[in-house]
Amino acid sequence: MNTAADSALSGVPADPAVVAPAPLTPAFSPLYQQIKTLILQSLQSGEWKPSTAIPSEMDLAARYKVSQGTVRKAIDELASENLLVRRQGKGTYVATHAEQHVQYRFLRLLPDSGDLQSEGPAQREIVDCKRVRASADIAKLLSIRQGESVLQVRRVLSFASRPTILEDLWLPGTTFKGLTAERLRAYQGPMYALFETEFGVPMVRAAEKIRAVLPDEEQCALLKTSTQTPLLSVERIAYTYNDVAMELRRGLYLTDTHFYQNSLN
Amino acid sequence: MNTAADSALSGVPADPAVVAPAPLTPAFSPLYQQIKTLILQSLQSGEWKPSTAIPSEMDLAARYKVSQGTVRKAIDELASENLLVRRQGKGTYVATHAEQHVQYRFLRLLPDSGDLQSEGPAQREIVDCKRVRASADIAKLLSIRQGESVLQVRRVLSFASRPTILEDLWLPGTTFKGLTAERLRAYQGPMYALFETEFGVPMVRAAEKIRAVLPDEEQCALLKTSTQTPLLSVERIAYTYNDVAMELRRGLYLTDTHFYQNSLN
DNA sequence: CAGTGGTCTAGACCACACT
DNA sequence: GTGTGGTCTAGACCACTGC
Repeated sequence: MNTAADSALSGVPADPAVVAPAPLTPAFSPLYQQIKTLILQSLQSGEWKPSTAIPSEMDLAARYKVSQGTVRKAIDELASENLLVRRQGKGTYVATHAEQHVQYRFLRLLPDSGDLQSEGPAQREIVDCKRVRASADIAKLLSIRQGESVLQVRRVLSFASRPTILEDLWLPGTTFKGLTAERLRAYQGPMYALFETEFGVPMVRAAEKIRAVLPDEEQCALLKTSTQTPLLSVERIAYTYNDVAMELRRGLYLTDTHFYQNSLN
Repeated sequence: MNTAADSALSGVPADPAVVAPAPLTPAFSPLYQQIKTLILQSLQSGEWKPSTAIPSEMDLAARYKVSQGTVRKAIDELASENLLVRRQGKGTYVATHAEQHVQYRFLRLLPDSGDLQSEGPAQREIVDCKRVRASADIAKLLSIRQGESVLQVRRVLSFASRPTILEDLWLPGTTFKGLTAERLRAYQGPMYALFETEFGVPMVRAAEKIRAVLPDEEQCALLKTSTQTPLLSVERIAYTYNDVAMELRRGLYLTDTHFYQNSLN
């Protein structure tokens, strides 16, 4: 699978396209990386869906004609990236946002008490949901073309009846065709679980940019706060498999009774 | 190393200390975990110091009487926790805050340009450095007793001559005996590198709580900003080996030209 | 060239879950 | 019991570094 070959000794000149961009990285890729890519393709193609089990390590080893240890290392990496979940004695499962004990996998906001349970489940209110054309900045962040159709959602999350988060979301219109405010309201559970089960788009990774801001009048009204209360501005881009951006989310977090938690290592 | 034993069938009652705290987790610990603990002890004891190489995998395997694979798995975990750094062909090194390409390992603030180099190195100004008695809240966060001596440091970081970060630090007085403003000013390089080389305290992990706040008059003066400019409030607790808290840091970040970056997965 | 970490294999056995 | 992932071993070979 990794023949270097291509000696320039043969009479016929080698293909320029191959010779020209002298491989600074000699394109060596270990077997388990190649297996990892194959597994990723099966995930992406939908052969194995979220919350279902993938074949056993032995089966995969037979399928790919490698040893169990090599499959194991590939799965280890995918598990450490939270794409797969290993369960001893049962099997290896495709990660999911549904049926997950932690309700909001990408939400780092915690109550001051530190106890997530104490405040109970969040109340969610869909304020708005409409189709618009992507502005230049939003198109750029979603890696689509300006003017393409995007779904724009605005919602408010409340904890213990206290409005705490105001979020605006932008989703590629074609992928999320048929998503309406009604469906969002009807669905119980995390929004990312809905994306996954209804639209086949599992969010796998996200990147956030955080700033401190003061809200405008409209934002104040929705969060029932004042223009003098500083808020966390959290811009998130969420990605599916292969680092394809699938959601842009701009949130405002009230941090008088909650805080954003992060761990560094 | 993991005999379960202790049947209650024998005539003599078993040692109460062993029986009493009925092991809910049967205290099974894989070999590589035990090796990991041994390696950690050598790191903690200073047998292997930051930026030096630890013995080769083969040597460690011989020392602990296990196979190379088992040592490898232990090292793999320590490397993934950033306690060790593997360098192919050279050896495995103890992680360090000095000689590191990224200057500030725990600082997540980036310029809007995204290019760290563009703004050049930060200018650092030590505003204050004095010994005080730990207040109740600071003592609690540092896991020491109220009233114990702590070193309190205040400094300002500027990027491109623009004050951007105001930080207050608290350090356990006994561990950091002899640390003065002069030494802080004299030292070139990250503060955590100084802690590591001069006081033998390598910071290994940190946890942050982030909020949005408005600064008071004094803070405004130091950051040359207004009381109407919202700031990120970042409370960080930094830990050495074995999750021992060694520093409390409260920072105020200006986010008009910079943002706090976080990635979720 | 020798020494180090990195990959790959094959086989044995253990811990866990389900039936 | 059977099947799954988890651990451990031993040995071979590859890729990288520096002498």
